[in-house]
Parts: sequence; structure tokens; C-alpha cells
Amino acid sequence: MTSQDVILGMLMKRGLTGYEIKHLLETIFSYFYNASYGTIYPTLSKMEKEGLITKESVLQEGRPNKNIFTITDLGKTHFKTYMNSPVLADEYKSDRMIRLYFGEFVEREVIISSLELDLARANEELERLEANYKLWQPTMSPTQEICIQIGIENTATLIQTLTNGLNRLKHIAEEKGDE
Amino acid sequence: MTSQDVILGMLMKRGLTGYEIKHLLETIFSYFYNASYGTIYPTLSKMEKEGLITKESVLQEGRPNKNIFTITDLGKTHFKTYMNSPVLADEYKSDRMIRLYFGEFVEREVIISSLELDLARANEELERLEANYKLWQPTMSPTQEICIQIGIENTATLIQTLTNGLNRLKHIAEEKGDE
DNA sequence: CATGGCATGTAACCTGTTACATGATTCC
DNA sequence: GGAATCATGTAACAGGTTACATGCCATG
Repeated sequence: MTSQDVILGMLMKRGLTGYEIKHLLETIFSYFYNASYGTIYPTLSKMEKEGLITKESVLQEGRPNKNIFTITDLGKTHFKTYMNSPVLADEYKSDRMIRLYFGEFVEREVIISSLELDLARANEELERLEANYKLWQPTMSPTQEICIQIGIENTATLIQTLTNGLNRLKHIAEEKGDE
Repeated sequence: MTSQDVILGMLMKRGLTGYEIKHLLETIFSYFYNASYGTIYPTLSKMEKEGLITKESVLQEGRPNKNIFTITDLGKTHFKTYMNSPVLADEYKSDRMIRLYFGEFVEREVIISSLELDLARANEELERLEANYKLWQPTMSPTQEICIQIGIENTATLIQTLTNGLNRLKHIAEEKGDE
């Protein structure tokens, strides 16, 4: 799974610009993938050279011209090859979790306020995912729905676990304060 | 958060060899971090040159010699700087999720059997995490416990969501079969 | 006698990010 | 007047993986 595979998948439905691809990544894909412009544009150029996609330049008034990329038959073949290749293990690197894991080496308050920030962010993320779900549900395929449900339910669980963890940590902090 | 920060954190408790670091990553850290030997050994060399850690070679009989690395005061300072730096966003790239998202472009059975594999793996992972929890709980710090609880609860939630999703997909498949 | 555990290390490669460069228009 | 949106692109760099190289011992 490289950015190329993900972009090909996005183009299976309709032609897109690099800018639109980035926007999609930030909204619907953000839960399980992302890429910067520094990846997207060079990848699109490379794919065009290889004949996986074609470029159509559209002149616009009052705003920059744009390049709409459309998948070719060769591109579709490549995408299907990807979809039938062995599934790779998830890549997950969490700075939040690392710091929590090593929490014993910093002051308790640092950890507590960090967890509180995580909790606030998780709540925002949950709202965002639920808003997305309501917005796009009518046009989503069944498997897309499962994707967003996984995102929503995992975030809801995270909120629960963080809340429980915070309560326990605060409890320990109070006990220590009583000594 | 680079591998250096994680390794420094691991060495805060006791000296370790590269091999032991890899083992720890695969067992307790696997839920939120990992690194290959190709990262670990060069990073350890670099850290030694920079004076963050010291190397002690231990000759062994019947098995290869090993290098035990110990954190220095400079290393501890670096670790604390990391722990007080701004938290980075999680990096999560999931091939599983990408394929599920684009599931409409392949045969339903491919998706169903893929989800069934995911479910089986999630069950194994849950068992592994729970076994770890039982094994290490007595020696875990409160924040370490929260880490493993997050892992366990998220995995349990994933199992639920996958089960629900599978049921719905099979239902749709049956309806289609009735046409 | 083969597999897995113990143990270290390098070189070639891949993939991606960050920061920079440009510039008009619309909304607050 | 400043920020956000639309829109594309590059160069330098960072950070990592994979495959290879080595080799003994214990277990089945």
C-alpha cells in the first residue's frame, strides 16, 4: 500500500485534481491514511508518465487552473492487482501512547493535562466523524460505512478508556497528596 | 518522536541490548510502535557517539557476545526534553482499512473472507494483549496499565465492529443472491 | 538435520515530509 | 487589511525498511 494505490482507488469513481485528493485525505481518509502535497503531486506526475492516469488541464477564471486526472484501463488493472495482493500489517506510531507509557518519568500533572488534551481532541474527532457519517451516509457503499463505523466506535472507546484512566490517575494523585 | 526517543525511554529503567529492545518492541510496544534491527543498531551506535548512552560488551559462552547499553545523564536530559516537547499527531496507515474502503470494486466474497481473516487476527491480538496484561500487571506503572487497557479495549471494539460489519455484508450478499 | 532462539551489523533502497515559491479571490 | 480557499509544484532532507552476511547452540 503506497500513496499510488490509494490515489488509484480514489480515481476509480471519478476524475480528481491533486487538491481534491488532498481534501479527501483530510476529511474521509484521515482516520486511516494521509499524505502531503509533496507526495501527491510527484506521484500523480509519475503515474501519468507510466500511463496509469491521464491529465486534462482546465483553465479557470478568477482562480488557478487545475489538472484533472482520470484513471486509464492500465490504471484500473494496477488497482485490481493491488486489491488482490497480500494485506500488509497496519502501521501505527503513536507519540501520545509512547509518552503515556513513559509517564512515570515525568510529573503526574504533565501526564494528566496531556491526557485531558487527548480527551478533548478525541471528543472533537468523534464529532467530526459523526458529522461526516451523517453527511455522506446516503452515498456511501456498505464497506465504506463499516470503515467510518470502525472509526467512530474506536474513538468512542478511546474516550471511555481515557476518562477511566484519568479518574484513576487523579485518584492516585490525591492519595499521594494525603501522605 | 523518533526511534531514539523510544529507545532512551526504554533505557530509563535498565540497560538493554539491541536484541532485547527489538523483543520489547514486538511484545509490549507492538500496539503503538515498532522498529527493525536496521533502525535499532545504527541508532544505538549514533547515540553512543553522541554520549547519550554507553556500551558495555559482555562475552558469553555458548552464545554470541552482547552489547549492553546504559543511559547517561546527557541521555536522561535528552529524554526529558523529548517528554516535554509538543505531542505529535498519531501516524496511522492501515492497508486493511483502505481495502475495506474500496471494497465495492472487488467481489463481495473477497471482502468477506478478508474481514474474516482480520477478525481472526484481532481475536489473536486480543488474547495476546490480555495475556501480556496478566503477566506484567504487577510490575506495570499506572500509565503503562492505561496503555495496555487502551490496546485491549480498542481491539475488543474492533472485534465487535468487524462482527457487525460482516453480518451486514453477508445479509446484503444473501439479498443479492435472492434476486 | 532443520528450525528457532540468541546476537550484531551494513548497504541499497524507498517513501515520505517540510519548507519554500507563486498568486488571485472571497469572506470577515 | 488579513485569513482562508483554490491550486500546483520542487528540492533538500529525514527516517525508515529489506535483504544480506555471520554463526553457535538447543530442541524436536
